[in-house]
Amino acid sequence: MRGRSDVLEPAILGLLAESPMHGYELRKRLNLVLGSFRALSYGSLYPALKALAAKGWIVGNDAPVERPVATKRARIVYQLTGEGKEHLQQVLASAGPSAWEDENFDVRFAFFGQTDAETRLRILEGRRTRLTERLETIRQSFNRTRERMDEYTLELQRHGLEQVEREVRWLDGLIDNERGVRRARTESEGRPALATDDAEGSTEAHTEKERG
Amino acid sequence: MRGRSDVLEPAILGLLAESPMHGYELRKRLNLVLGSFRALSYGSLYPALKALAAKGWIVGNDAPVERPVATKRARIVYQLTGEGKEHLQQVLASAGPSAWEDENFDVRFAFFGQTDAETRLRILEGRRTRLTERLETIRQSFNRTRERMDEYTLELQRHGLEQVEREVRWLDGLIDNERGVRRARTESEGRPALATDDAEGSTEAHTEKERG
DNA sequence: GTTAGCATGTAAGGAGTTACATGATTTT
DNA sequence: AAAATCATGTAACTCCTTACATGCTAAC
Repeated sequence: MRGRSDVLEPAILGLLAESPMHGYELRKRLNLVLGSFRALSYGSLYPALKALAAKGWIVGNDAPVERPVATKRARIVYQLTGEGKEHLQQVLASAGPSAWEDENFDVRFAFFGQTDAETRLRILEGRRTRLTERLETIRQSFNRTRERMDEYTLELQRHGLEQVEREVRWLDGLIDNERGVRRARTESEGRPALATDDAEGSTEAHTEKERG
Repeated sequence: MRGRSDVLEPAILGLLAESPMHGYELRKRLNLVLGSFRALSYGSLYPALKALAAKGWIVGNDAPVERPVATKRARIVYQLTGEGKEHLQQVLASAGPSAWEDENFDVRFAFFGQTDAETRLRILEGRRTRLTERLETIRQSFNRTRERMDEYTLELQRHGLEQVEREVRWLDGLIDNERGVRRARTESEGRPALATDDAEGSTEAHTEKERG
């Protein structure tokens, strides 16, 4: 049991729920949704699509799909089936540990738009707990071994610690936001969501540099 | 060709170069040196140790090693052979792309104490180039697709971008430091290294010095 | 006397990659 | 006409994990 992460399956289903696509296009979108911008290989993608089709969650080419210019090559456009949609909703509604593990969290977060508010909050809180536990572990081993470590190992540790701390603060902002939205909804039917301020942390950070 | 990362082998050799150890102890240390604090399983470690022994780079139990209390169980203490040391030095002296890829960089950095200054600088610069390339890719796809993306996917992207930007700034600090040390050495026989400015970090201290 | 931690290992399998293979279409 | 990009796929392999298996020692 515990088939483990299988981060590809929900990622594909989630993207196809937004709109039908063929494999090549899917791949580019997947890189944005999967963790840390890794380039997924076709050797993983196409077999995964076949497996999903075999399970009856997606079908290829059933819908013609308007072709703006001359149809290039074969191009199998996939879309969700009824069962596929049902399965995806079930996956997106689950808020167990697997949802906030490293490998899965990014994908789950990317599809928060298709996830209900309660589940979103539980996943964010689960993730936060997970990271603070890790923080404790790191801090302990840090304090236990700092004397014996050389400067570079120490710096690596310090930097890792800082990254996790920052991640926790990011989650805090998101959690505040989710709670704010829920409260606003309950109280007075209000407000879209997210990134009203810029969730602290970044200040003048992102963008800028070049750009005119 | 291209056997790929094999991040475990250099990590084990690097740690054993610092001091002989048995597997169980090695595992705990490995978690600090390998990327992102993942817990390495014994199912990977022990076969890896056997493979290294088969290659003649390490040997088990040749040195008695003082036992403070009653010797628990078997406990095979491994240490580097002459060939192992030679091989490790060769690995640590290489500054090719594999040294600054995601999977390998942390390990290489952790053993910078056993790496010469020139190689350190080349690896840091290679890593920096790699990350700024990635930054470009992310920014482009970000700008191309931001209209069509929902708020959560957008936030995930923004957060990822920010993380990479921060990583680049961290590298800038390290590179400055390396250059500073080299200049100091050449000029006047000097100075330990690293973390002259902020260093400690932990709770929200750190950051924003705005260098030129 | 049983639970927790130390210590070492093996077998099976999962999730992905690389390298190979093919071919159409657009751009230079 | 060549090169780049679009588009799909397969086979072999790699690295690592999980689950299983063993047994010793310390503490409760």
